[in-house]
Amino acid sequence: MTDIAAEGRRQATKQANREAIVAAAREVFADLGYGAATVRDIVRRTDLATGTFYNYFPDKEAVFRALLEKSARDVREVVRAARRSAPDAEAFVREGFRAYFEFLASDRTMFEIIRRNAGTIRAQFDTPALGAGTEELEADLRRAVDAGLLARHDARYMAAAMVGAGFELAVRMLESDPPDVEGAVAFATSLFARGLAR
Amino acid sequence: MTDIAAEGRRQATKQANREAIVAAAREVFADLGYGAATVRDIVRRTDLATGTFYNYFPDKEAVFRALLEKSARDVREVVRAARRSAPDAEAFVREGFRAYFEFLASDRTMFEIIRRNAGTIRAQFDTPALGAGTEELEADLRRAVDAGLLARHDARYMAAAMVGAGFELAVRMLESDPPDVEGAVAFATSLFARGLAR
DNA sequence: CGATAACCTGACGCCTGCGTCATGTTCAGG
DNA sequence: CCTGAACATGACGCAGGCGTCAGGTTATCG
Repeated sequence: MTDIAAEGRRQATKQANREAIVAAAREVFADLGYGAATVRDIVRRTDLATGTFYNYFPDKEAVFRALLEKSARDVREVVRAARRSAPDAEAFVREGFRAYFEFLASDRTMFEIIRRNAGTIRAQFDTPALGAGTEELEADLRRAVDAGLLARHDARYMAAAMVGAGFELAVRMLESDPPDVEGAVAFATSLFARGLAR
Repeated sequence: MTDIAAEGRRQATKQANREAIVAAAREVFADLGYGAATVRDIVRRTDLATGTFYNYFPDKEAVFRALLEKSARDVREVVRAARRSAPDAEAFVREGFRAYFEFLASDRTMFEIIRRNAGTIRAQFDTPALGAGTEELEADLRRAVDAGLLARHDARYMAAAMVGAGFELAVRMLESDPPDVEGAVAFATSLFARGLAR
């Protein structure tokens, strides 16, 4: 066989190794932060040899990128889907936040990576990972304003506030066990719909 | 003279050296991030020798701490002062944000340091620098709730949302030149007072 | 089963950072 | 002007990271 299902064992090992490296990298970036992490730190949490790492990725930046791109795609997708089916402005906010909060609650390590490395990601990885679709949010908000669902605020500021508040709320939310997703969603929705006023 | 004003030249050099080190460290932490920065990177932006660094600080962590503590004190002071003289809830929000935004606009390097290293600061420096008085804000909010000025929301979430949104708004604000302090203040005030609703 | 290519391994050479310390320089005080 | 203490200097030894590559191992295929 020279066909596609062949090379079974080989293929399987390759995938397992790649996954082991990525998994180890996730932990390392979450624990030490991207800047302080080394390829050796990653390899050490694996039972592979140093050289093997370089068969899969050229350097730590590449693993980090792979990690970010995967997760960025996931969040954007899930959040956009939630927003798309919202009938009104309040549902738009509520379901968007719910999807986002649930995503973060379901992958704590990724949450830690973002929390720990948000600054670095912004500074050297234009790949929208944290800002994951801040532009999409902005575009959606602009549309909502044009449709008369929201007041005429600067969409840039609206998106910034939602992203910033959302992440910081997630930090608090995840301090409780189990994570207080509903409480956080309710608060965010109320804040953006009506403010904090009495 | 063995008195205090004596030792003039010595004292002056010491202070100048210390300041040169701190200034270089600010740039380095802003440019490279704390994790990736090295003592050598700092020394290189100085015309001092390696050894001299160690006459002033035991390691990079110590300079970073010094930096953070100084700025943390400054922001907290200025923001609290602004809030303290607020007659009502809206002024509380408005003047607090104004003070915060003006502080960040006046020290771009510090802003970059925070932006770049927020995750690291949280992870290894309990010294409240970024979260600079999130607790103070929380306490102030709780008081406002008890006084009937704000709706009965979780003060923890309110503080988180203000800090998170505030920082992210500052990022956008500083993208315009000159920084759009008034626009950002107006937006933040409106958001927290009345929400985004039409 | 044997040949071959794919892949893993870890030691290697190079480089850079770390914190120290012997030596040289400079200023305060007499 | 001289002395001594305070301080600056940069070379040093050690540690560890980087990416590579010669050699060993293993799955695939004829």
